[in-house]
Amino acid sequence: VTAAVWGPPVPAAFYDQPVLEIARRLLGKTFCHLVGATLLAGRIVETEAYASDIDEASHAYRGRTPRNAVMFGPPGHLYVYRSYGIHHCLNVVTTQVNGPASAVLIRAMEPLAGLEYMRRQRTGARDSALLCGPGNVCRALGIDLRRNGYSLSEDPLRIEDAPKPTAPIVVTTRIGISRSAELPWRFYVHGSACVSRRDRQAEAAIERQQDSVAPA
DNA sequence: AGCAAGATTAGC
DNA sequence: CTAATCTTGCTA
Repeated sequence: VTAAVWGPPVPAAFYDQPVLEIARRLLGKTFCHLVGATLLAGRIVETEAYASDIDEASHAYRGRTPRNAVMFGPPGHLYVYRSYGIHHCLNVVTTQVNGPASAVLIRAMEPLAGLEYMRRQRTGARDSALLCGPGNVCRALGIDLRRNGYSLSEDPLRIEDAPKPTAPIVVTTRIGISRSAELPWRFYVHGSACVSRRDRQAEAAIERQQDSVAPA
C-alpha cells in the first residue's frame, strides 16, 4: 500500500453539495477500494449526474423503493445496483438535507494501482480499457451489491483528493438512457484515453472556445 | 402473478 | 446491430 495513493479521504462535507457540482469536481480524484491486502485505485475521468426532481432517468424519480433507498441519503455513500442482469454500476450519493435524491455515476477511470488484479478480472482488455464503462469499473474493482450503502469515508472504500485536471472538462449528454436524454449531465476529462464514449461535437466546441480566448 | 424495460457489454 | 441475463417495479 503506497502512500501516494492511500492518503486521507476527501472530507465528508465534500459530498454535501449540488450533484452537478460534485459530478464535475470528482473528475481527477482518486477512487480506492482495498480488497484484502490489494489496493485498487483509479483516477476518475468520466461521471454522470442523476437527480430525482426533474430527471426522469434517475432511479429515484418515482420515489423511494427498496433498490434505490440509499440514494435518499446520507451523502458520501455508495449506491450500487445491478444493470441488465449482468453488470453492476457504482454511484456516489450526493443527496442533501431536504434536497432531491441524487447521485453521481462513475463511468470511467484511469487505472492507478492494483493493475494485476484488474487484469485478472478483465482478461483480454487493454490496460487503458480496464476501467472504461460503468460495468467494467465495478468488474475490475471487485464491486458488487455487497458494497451498496458503504461509506466513502471508511475502509475499505475512499475517494482521495488529487490535483484538478489540467485538460478541459467536456460537458455532454448521458449514455444509455431514453428519458431526459437531452440533459447535459455527463462530464469527462478531455483527452483521457479511458473515457467510455467521446462526443466530438462537444470537444470541437471547447476547442473553438479556447481559440477565441488564446488565439494561436 | 405476469411482464416489459433497463444508468451495459462484447462480439459478429 | 443484437443477444445475454435477471431484477425491479408496475399492472391486473
